Amino acid sequence: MTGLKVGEVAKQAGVNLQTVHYYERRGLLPSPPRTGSNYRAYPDDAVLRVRFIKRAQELGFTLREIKELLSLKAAPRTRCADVRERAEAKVQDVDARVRTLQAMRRALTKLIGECSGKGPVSECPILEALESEDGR
Amino acid sequence: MTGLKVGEVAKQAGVNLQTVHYYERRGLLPSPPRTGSNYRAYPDDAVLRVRFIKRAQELGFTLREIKELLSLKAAPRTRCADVRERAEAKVQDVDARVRTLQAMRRALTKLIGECSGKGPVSECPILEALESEDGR
DNA sequence: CTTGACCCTATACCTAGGTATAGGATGTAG
DNA sequence: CTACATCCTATACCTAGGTATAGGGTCAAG
Repeated sequence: MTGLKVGEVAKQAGVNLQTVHYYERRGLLPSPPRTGSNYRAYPDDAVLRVRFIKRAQELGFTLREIKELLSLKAAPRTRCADVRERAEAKVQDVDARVRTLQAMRRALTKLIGECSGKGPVSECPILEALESEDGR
Repeated sequence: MTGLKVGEVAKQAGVNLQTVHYYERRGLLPSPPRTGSNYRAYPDDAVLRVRFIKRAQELGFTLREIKELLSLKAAPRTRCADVRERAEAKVQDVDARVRTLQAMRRALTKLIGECSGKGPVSECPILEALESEDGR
């Protein structure tokens, strides 16, 4: 029985051991064959698969979305454009999150600009705005 | 026994009833006095307090941070500058999150640019990059 | 005096992505 | 043969911010 043990996969992919099991439970990593003593015997490319997952996460994909990407990858009928579509949707997604954060930033800096920093908190324009201002 | 009932506070503040209780458990809302039948009797400004929490959340503050803001608000020794400091820290925080998202965006658009959209998924440069590329 | 709308507490559940622990089996080095 | 490292499963726990449910008590209208 050759194949990597779970600890080896985890170490080589740079993740926690339980994370490997977790990905298996979530269906992102196929259940590998077992040795006679019920140890998981992973093929070498399991390490690549875990790294794929981690890199896709760095690009903002959720595990659910990564699972879909992996399905696309495995399906012979998938066109490259199908994958590109997911990436484009994720860009839109990221843009929306950036816009939300920038709206927060604008509101914060506006409040900061109204605050001289002098005086007691009872006259703080930031807190006053939070108390009374219209949220939108 | 005058005072608002929890449902009235929730409705006027535009939140779920359980959320009001949750804020009380989390220490963001002081426990109000009770009526003879053990109903919470909130002062009118409880509504303002819940709205304060919701607005601060819209600015990116966590409940933990909002609790601190409320403590600052209540402490007579607090200077307005103390509050401004929190707001400035939050701007830094938001900026860091934006930078993370923009790095994702750059990486995504780079991959999209490498993909012609033609051909089968087996030759997809996006998936290839996720499989083999160095995460940073 | 019953019905429905509220209130109470305690507990469980949800998303998202893990991490930790308990209790047991197996494999390996000395 | 004994340690010790690893493996197995199952379950609980974590952050963050809630939401839902169960099993009661209370209050006002008709």
